[in-house]
Amino acid sequence: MAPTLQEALLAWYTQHQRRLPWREAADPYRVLLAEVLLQQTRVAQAIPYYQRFLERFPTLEALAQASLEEVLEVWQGCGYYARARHLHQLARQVVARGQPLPHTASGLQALPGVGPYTAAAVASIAFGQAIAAVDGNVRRVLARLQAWEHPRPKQVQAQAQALLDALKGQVHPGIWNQALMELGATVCTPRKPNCPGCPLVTFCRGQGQPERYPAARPRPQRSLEVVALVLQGPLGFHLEPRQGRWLGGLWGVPLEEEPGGLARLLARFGLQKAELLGTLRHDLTHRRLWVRVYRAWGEGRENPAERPLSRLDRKILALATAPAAGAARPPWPPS
DNA sequence: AAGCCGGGGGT
DNA sequence: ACCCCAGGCTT
Repeated sequence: MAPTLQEALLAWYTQHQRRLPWREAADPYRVLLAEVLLQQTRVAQAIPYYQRFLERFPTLEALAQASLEEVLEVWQGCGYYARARHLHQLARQVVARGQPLPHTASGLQALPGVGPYTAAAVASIAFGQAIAAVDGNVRRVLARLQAWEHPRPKQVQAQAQALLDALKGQVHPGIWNQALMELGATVCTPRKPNCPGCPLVTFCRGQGQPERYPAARPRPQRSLEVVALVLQGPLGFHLEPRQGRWLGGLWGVPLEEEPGGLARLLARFGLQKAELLGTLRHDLTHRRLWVRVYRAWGEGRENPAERPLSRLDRKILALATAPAAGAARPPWPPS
């Protein structure tokens, strides 16, 4: 008898699943950490952060006792720092309550930083709840299976849940969810998917032109000019904690938008002039930053190695630390 | 529903 | 240069 779609995928997953650190243990805290780290982040990038994070904060209790700055110290460079802030809040909430992590998706989703995907992933993988976890991979796999150019979120969620329900408890829901995601990550990739190597090829209505499903969404990218001031003294640099959503909680050098950015920075610190160290480009989500980096001598007592900094600030400080590093005249202007 | 949030790697 | 990644929060 021909295998069902579910049988075909599970057989494939048994053979081809990657060995990933968070698949070694069933500790709910570790599953949660992995899922948060994997939000908008590739597996390969998340792995070293996962290891370092667990070394430093082995349990939810250890995380709750840490300061936010300690948490960001480990998270720096990984991006989307709200994830770290929320995970820290989550740990403090749950520990303060004196309860273990909620065992259901709805309970989990009430926690900070846990949305529909993460809640379903943790509930299914760590607690065995039969709920479909729909991420970008699953969305793409199902869009191709059904030849949906514009899959609607409810449509995808319902389809994913139907596939899981058809298993009728014969398979651990977490295994099924991971199998679907694994297929999307390694075979049913966004571009140049490996259709001949796909266990679901006989079930797929989109294999003829897989890259048509789902249709890509146009993404505008805005260009922004800013000025950074590296204020350097004999004892160190002037760094300040950033507020708000943008790199919030991390430290950085004073930054101002053009036009008039340099004048505002000079006025703020009572300076007459500053030396142009160079320019650099930095890309954020949907934004391209063109940064003019100036240096002036004055008060500064911070050691950048002891503060959590974003990549942007590390690049800026590198211009002051490594003179003539070749980045003195990078591409400009914003075109 | 749309806008916002980092950084990186594959193509 | 472009795409998008085991998304979630705010408006």
